[in-house]
Amino acid sequence: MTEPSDPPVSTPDADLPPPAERFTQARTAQSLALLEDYTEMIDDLVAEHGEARLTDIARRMGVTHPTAAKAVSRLKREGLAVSRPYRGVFLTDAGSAMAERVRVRHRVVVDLLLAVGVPADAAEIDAEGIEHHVSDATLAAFEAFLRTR
Amino acid sequence: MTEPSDPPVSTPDADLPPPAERFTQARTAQSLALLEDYTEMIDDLVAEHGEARLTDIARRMGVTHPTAAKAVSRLKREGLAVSRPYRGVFLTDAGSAMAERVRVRHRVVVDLLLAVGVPADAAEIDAEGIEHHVSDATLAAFEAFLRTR
DNA sequence: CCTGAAATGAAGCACTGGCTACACTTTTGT
DNA sequence: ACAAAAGTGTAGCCAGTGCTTCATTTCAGG
Repeated sequence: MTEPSDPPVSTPDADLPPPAERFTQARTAQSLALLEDYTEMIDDLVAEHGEARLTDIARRMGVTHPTAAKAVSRLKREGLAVSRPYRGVFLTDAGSAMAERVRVRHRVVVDLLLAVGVPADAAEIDAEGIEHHVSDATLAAFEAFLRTR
Repeated sequence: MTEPSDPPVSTPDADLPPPAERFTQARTAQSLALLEDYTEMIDDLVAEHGEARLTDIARRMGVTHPTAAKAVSRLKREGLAVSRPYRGVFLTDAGSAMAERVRVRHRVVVDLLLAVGVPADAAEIDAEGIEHHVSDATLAAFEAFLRTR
């Protein structure tokens, strides 16, 4: 190859504080997002049809049924759901609690977006991605803001 | 491979267009998040030190250097960055443009969070995860809100 | 100049979350 | 009642993103 035409003028700079924590935290939040989405989805389906069937879950999540099955396996492993072979999926108490929290948070996020003037369709779509990164402190602030206006 | 004998071009989700689309969209956004973070990080480092060195990138992102190297590979594959062996990493025009967009969006998101009363530390942390899911429409609404308050 | 430390590269492992393909069970319709 | 359709389970593949370990290159100090 050619010559390093651009000699490193890098300032040695030893003490770079790692803002890394933020990224790490965002990554961790992401790993929870899937579980949250599935619990909410299952909760919805049970409310609508009395049970959550794998194909329904898959269709609503926009994935194939084996993918949904894998996710359900993980939910069961984490103690959030139960199911028997060839039977529907149901949430445990822990799963229901998570679903409820997710539902509340989702609504607050959507309302907040609407309150600051985001169009309804964009609010719905964006909220789906945003909600998983909203901490308790931020959620509380959102609720306070919505109350005082 | 499969054969043309089964061309089910028939819209798979004929009558039930479930909310799947927003999940799909959220997943897509997520796949871009890492690229966006790295381009912004590299842009920062180049601005500060004249070049972005792999170890610096890794430290700031909170990952090990091989992980950062893989990410840089992907950036290069996507035409966002360039680098030569044992040399620093630099952004292409496309990469710089992405970094700039990301930077602006990040600041707007943080400002919006602060404006609705989110504590500064939570705003910084949550923005890191949220920003990747803020669409253009939502970003525009945020800017408008910040202007008119 | 020359050697050793630091930086980079390369290879291999693990886990997640997609997918297809195929096997099996349950449900359904005649 | 039984065959077809639908639903579910299982296996295996791929890509992404993290890790450790080890080889190689660069750079800096003696």
